[in-house]
Amino acid sequence: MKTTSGTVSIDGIDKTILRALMEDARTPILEIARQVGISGAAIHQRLRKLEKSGLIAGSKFVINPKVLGYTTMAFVGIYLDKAMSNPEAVKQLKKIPEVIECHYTTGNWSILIKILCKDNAHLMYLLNKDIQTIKGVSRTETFISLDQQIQRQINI
Amino acid sequence: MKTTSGTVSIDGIDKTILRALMEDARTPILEIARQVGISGAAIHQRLRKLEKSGLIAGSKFVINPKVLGYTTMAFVGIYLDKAMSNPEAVKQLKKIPEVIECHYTTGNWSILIKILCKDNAHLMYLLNKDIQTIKGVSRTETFISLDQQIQRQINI
DNA sequence: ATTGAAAATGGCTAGGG
DNA sequence: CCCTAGCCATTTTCAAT
Repeated sequence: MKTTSGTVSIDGIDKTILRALMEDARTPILEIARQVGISGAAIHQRLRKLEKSGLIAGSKFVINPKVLGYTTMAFVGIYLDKAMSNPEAVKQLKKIPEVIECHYTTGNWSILIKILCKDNAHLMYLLNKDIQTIKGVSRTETFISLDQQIQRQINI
Repeated sequence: MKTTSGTVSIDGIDKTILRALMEDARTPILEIARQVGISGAAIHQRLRKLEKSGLIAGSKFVINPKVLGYTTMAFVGIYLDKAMSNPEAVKQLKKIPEVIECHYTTGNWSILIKILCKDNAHLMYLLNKDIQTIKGVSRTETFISLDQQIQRQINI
């Protein structure tokens, strides 16, 4: 059965390929081939098609930050002065490596960021010295993630 | 220069290896080897060491949800009744595939989730039919991400 | 789209410094 | 911790269907 979503249509074989590689980017093509019962060359062609379609954005090694001592994750809602442009604030936030996500959001804040730091002292330092000193930032609200209980990608 | 953070110490070569693979999990070992000027076997040994240390949590293909028609991302803060246990709520949230992150947070809410949906109608459906119907969920606050401006991993 | 097989490239291990 | 060398596995291409 083919499913058309957005602009790309993928069938069951494509889904099997994607699921395997979303789990482990280094799954051998030949292993997937055996699993779905077609040749490695066919899997390879399908992968090229999926890459060209833009569905596959890339592949990444996932690093465990805790092993490097980064044990504290937090979300920070940022209020911006009307005078402060969002792009200018984002430009400053990009300079802070601990900021791993930044969203332009509806609701109370102008910006919602996710930050990864070593401990609460580190978090406090980032808030006081790096974030609240950005021109246009009037106030912040911090939510510490005590535990991340779900982490996954879109369901294929 | 060696840097000790947490429990693992990695040097400049390790960093180069990690940076390459965090960018593209399928970067050939031999290419990295050429880049840093040591043999492929040495890179291979270092990779084994890094994997054993737990620093490398895995590798993943990254899917572009927009290509599948998933264009709306939102954060939802969830208030739980005192009677409702967090683990029970998380168990229910895991059943909703659109929920791609779930955090147990300090602050106003008990839980903060990130959800990925096709459009606002889909978002509304999830909120009304799937999330607010979970036993113990008293109220939610939704923040739509109009634009994700930063997405990266920890800086090595 | 899929195949099988060839050709190219890369991964892995052993032995040694 | 690094190297070379050899072997094995995987990726990639291609003509043919």
